[in-house]
Parts: sequence; structure tokens; C-alpha cells
Amino acid sequence: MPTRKPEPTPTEPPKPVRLTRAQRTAILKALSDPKRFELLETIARSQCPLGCTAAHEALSIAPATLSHHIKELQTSGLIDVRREGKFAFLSIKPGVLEALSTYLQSLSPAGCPTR
Amino acid sequence: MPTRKPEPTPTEPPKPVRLTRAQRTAILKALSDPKRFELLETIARSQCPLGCTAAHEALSIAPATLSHHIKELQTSGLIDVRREGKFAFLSIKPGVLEALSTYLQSLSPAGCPTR
DNA sequence: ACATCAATTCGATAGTTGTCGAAACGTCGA
DNA sequence: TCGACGTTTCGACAACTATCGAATTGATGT
Repeated sequence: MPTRKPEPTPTEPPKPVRLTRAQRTAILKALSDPKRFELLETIARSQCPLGCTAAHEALSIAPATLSHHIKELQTSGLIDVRREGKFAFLSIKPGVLEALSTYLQSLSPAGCPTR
Repeated sequence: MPTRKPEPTPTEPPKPVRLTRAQRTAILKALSDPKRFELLETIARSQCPLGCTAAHEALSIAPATLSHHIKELQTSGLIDVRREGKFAFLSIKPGVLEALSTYLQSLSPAGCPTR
């Protein structure tokens, strides 16, 4: 196969991201820490690639702690970390939160309203 | 104001359950434990009021541990516990998972596809 | 009243983890 | 090459928590 792109994907079909049980629990554990969740919110609210220094200022924690939380979010598959020379940029990995969200919603009670 | 019900609500409009930040973190912490999440799944999949003994058989944990997890899910606002004589019945509190799910989805990146 | 059973509470233990200072690493500019 | 800076790793500590056995509470049936 030479330089032949298999798909041009002009409008980019949003593939639906399937989560395993292990991934689900990993993600939930990653989200369970308040500081970490706040970090994720900060990344989400900013324009996607958030500088690491900006994050350090937004939350008030030591650099070591921030690095730890970043790694935790990364290994759980929630964010992408792009390194550009000295800096690191954080962005939310698309589809993961949606997948979790969908699964959580599927657990909702069909009937049984407080009965 | 005498005995005047403000609303008869014949078809039961599903009120949308607003979550505070504290509630969100409490819920996420409650969901972060695998056994606890499995318990919630078990409650969800069963017909809503799940017997406590059935839960103890589904997961394989000591009664004391199960009781602890039940209390944890209850105080976080995820489930209701109805006591009937000797027994306890667990049911998912309606609206809470939906509210969390909606909030998580609102954090998804608008643009910035891996860029 | 008593025994039985479901569920909870208590106390203890082992494992996990959030936090940070100090040191190390890698990059950039002078 | 050197120093400054952003980030990570290391080591340690404190707090939290999942787990369980034993004891307790509360309800039910005999």
C-alpha cells in the first residue's frame, strides 16, 4: 500500500467509542477526585488545548500534584497530552465522556417511580 | 392556604433534578468503587426494588461490606432504601443519573478534533 | 419468652492515594 | 556552555477507605 489514504472523511463521522468495564471504572475513579474533576472542567471550558501553567494557576496545587493528576486523567483515557518543546497542552479526548454518559443513562429506572 | 394541592400532576412531569457541585463530586466518589458500581448496575438491571439479600448474593462480599456500600450510595443520593420489616429494598433514585449524565456530556469538546 | 434471621454497627487492619518538597530532566535563550 | 524555566520523578507522610469478624439491633415465627 503506497501513499493511499483509505478515507478522505470529509465531514468526519463521529465514531461512537466503546468502553470496556475496566475502562469505565478507571474513568470513574479518575473523575472521583474533586481537584481532578475541576481540572477536567477547566480543560473543557477553555479553548481545547490548555497550557499546563494555566492549569496550575486555575487550581491551586503544587506542580508535582498537578503532574500526578494529569497522568491520572491521561491513563484513564479522558484527555490527550500534546508536548510542544517545554510546554504541555491538555485536551479532552473526544467521545469518551459521551460514551460514559450514555452508559450511565442506560442504568436509569424504566418504571418504578418511588414505588 | 387550606388543603389545596397546587398541582394534580396527572401524567407526572419528570422534573429535571439539579445537582450542586458538592453533589456531583459525592456521586462520582460513590461510583468510583468497582463493587459499588456493580451494585448499582445490579439494582438497575433488576426490577427496581432489589432485596438486600439478593444483592449480597450477586456481589460476593460480607454483609458488613454490603451495608457500608449501600449507605454510601444512599448518602450520595443515588439510591433510595425502603425498609419493610426485616428486609431492605434498594431502588435507583430517578433523575440523578440523568442529571449527572447530562452534565458530563456538557463538558465534551465542541471543536478541536485532536488538533 | 425464646430462637432465628436480616441488617447494621463497631473495631481493627491493610491497602490506596492525594499532597508536597527536593531533586532531576529537557528545552530554550543568552 | 551556562542558567532559567516548565515539567516530571522520587520519597515520604498523612488521610482515607474497602474489607471483614464479632457483637448488636430489630423483627418474625414458634
